[in-house]
Amino acid sequence: MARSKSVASNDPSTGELVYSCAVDLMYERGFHGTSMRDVARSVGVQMSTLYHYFPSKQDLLMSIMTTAMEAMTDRVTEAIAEIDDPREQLKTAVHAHITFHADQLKEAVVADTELRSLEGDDLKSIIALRDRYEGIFRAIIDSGQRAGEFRPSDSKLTTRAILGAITDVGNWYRPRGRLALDAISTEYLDIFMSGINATTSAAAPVRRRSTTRR
Amino acid sequence: MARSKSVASNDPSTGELVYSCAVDLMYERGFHGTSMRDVARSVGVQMSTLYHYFPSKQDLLMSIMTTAMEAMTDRVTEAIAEIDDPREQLKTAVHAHITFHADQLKEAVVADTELRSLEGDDLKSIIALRDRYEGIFRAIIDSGQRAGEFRPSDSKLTTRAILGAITDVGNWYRPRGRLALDAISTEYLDIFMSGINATTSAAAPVRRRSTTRR
DNA sequence: AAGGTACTATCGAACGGTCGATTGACTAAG
DNA sequence: CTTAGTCAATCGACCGTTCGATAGTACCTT
Repeated sequence: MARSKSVASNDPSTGELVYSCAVDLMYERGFHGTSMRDVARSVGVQMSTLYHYFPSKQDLLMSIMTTAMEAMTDRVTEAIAEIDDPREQLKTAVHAHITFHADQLKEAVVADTELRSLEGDDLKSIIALRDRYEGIFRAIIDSGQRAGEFRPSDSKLTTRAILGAITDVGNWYRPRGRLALDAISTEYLDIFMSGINATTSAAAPVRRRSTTRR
Repeated sequence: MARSKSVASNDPSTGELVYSCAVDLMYERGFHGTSMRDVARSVGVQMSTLYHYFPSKQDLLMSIMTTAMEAMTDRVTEAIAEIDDPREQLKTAVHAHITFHADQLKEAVVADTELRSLEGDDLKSIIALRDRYEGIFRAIIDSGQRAGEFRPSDSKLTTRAILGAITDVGNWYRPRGRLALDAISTEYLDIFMSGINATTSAAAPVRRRSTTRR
């Protein structure tokens, strides 16, 4: 009999299973609605095994939120790294945010919604990660306004409006849904860039739609 | 001594106190993070008194969410009742939604975030209220597109983008904050209507900012 | 090669505490 | 004499966490 430890296979370790089962449950029922017994049952181990990998339930949540926030930050940072034009940066960042919320849906939603379940230094730590993340978007808006590509506005408020809308995608997006991911981010970006107003006449402001439609 | 039942005063009844204390606590810690003992302690009564007014914790949450959803629906419905132009309707509806989230912040946030704490028929009932509410906004978008005032788009997605952004206001708005309520809804509406793009030349598309400052 | 030692991963049982909910009795008003 | 409102005490279930035991494995010493 071969060793049960995976040689070339991708069998997740028990620790990874604990993590992913916790993500599943907390996505569905929230942190306080999920008990350690639920997680243990879901993984198929005894409760005490969980504490071999995570010192406490709080720490399990911290691990999930930190991982998700850092992965999200990395994804967006790398996506815009080689881009100079603020309009293209915003387009790319919005797309990266939405696709992250699509293919890491549960982690992302837990990270977005469980801030209030944290206390003390853990809370401060995640707030710092969130502020850093929002800062990426705000910097894009600011540089776009300085360059004259975006109209002047309260950049903090504008950032929140955009982030509020695209984060909400995690509340309704389902993998097998009606809309393709690209269609979603394109539509959102059209709204942010040009609004929903019909052009008053032939004098169209920058309309991106015709070039992105299939 | 006059009757202790308020004659001309506004003393809230115990039942109303239970309701509002529960709203406060669930806003801060969420439904599963709030115990009936917490609520009782906050009101200043024994736990059994709560059950004189609400048959169960679930029912207490249902009462809060139903009341909030219906109040929000009424507020928006009445606000746009006398308006025909879709652009003005959307402007008014967005303003009503945001002001509701400002002055009924806690109820609104509980109603927005505790769907997953409901089960069975209660869940279905609140989902129906939510769908009806979204339907109001979607109808505005649809009629605006038919009238040619809004550009064609996936109206369901457009509705979600707008509602996602303005509902998020409940996540950061604080009564004594930096921004006045009108400034917030005006800025949001500018983004939805015209986007953040700078106008390519002097030919400004519909900018509402300067004219809406009555 | 044999035996010893330490470490990792898991189990089953238990701890004290809190949970949502109920009971029965007491009080004051109508 | 009934009814609405409140209390103190209690129910069984579940909570997060800990403990001690038991395998299996890896490495070290002889």
